[in-house]
Amino acid sequence: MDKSICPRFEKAMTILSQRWTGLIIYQLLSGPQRFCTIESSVGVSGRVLSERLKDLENEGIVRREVHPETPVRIEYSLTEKGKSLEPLMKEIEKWSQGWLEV
Amino acid sequence: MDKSICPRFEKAMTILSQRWTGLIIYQLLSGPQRFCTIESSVGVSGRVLSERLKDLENEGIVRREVHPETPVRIEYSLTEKGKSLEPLMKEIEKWSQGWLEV
DNA sequence: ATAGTTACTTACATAAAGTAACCAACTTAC
DNA sequence: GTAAGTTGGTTACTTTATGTAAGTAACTAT
Repeated sequence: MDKSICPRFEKAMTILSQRWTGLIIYQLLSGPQRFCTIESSVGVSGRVLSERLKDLENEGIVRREVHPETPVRIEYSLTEKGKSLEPLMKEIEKWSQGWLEV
Repeated sequence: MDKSICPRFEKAMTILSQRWTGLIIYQLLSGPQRFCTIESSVGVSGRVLSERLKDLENEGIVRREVHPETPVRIEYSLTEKGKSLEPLMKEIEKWSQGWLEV
C-alpha cells in the first residue's frame, strides 16, 4: 500500500461520495429549505437525511436554524463553505449534460 | 415526492457518489494503470475494485486492455468520456485545498 | 378528544462493502 | 518436476450502511 493520493482530495471525496450528500447540497444551492422539502425533492429517506444533515453540519457545510413558529419551522442552509461548492456542482451539471443520456 | 432535480445531474451523482469511484477516476487521470496499482494507490479492496471497474467500463468511462505478456498485464485507462471528468476533478481538488484541513 | 403537522428517532430487513482465503495461468528457482 | 511467486481476479463470510415503516414530541385546528 502506497497511497499516492492527496489526503485533502481524499477527504473531499469521502464527504461527497456519501450517498445523497451531493444531491442535498445541490438542492440547498437554491436557498434555505426545510427538512420535508429536501426529503421529497431529493428522494432520500428521513432516516438518512437526518444523519446526512448532522454530518454536513459537523463539517461546517450546512447550518441549521430553528424558527419557533407553529408548527416549528427548521431551516437548513449552506454556510460559506457549503456555498463554495457551487462551482463544483456546476461542473457536475455541465458534465452530466455533455456526456450522459437520460 | 416531487423530484425537482435534473435526471442527468442525478445520474452523474449516482455514478460519482459510489464509494471509491471518484478516487479511481482521479488516479487514472495520471495515465493507464494496472489492477494492483490502482488497488494499492487508492486503498480499495480487490473485491470492490473489480466491481467498480466493471461498472465504469459499462458506463464507457474506463477502458480495459489485455496485454498477453507474462505475467499477463491488464491496463485500465480513461476513455474520452472518462477524461472529460478532469475539470470536475480539478474543481474537487481546488475546493479541498481551499476549504479542508488534513 | 381526535386528527393533523413537522422534525425527527427507533426497530427491523436488506443491500453494499470489508476481509481473507482461494483459483487459474503462466514463470522462475531449485 | 515440483514448489513458490506473480497478476487479476472470484468466493464465502462478516460488518456496516441504507431502506422501510412505525413511533414520538410538541403544538394546532376542529
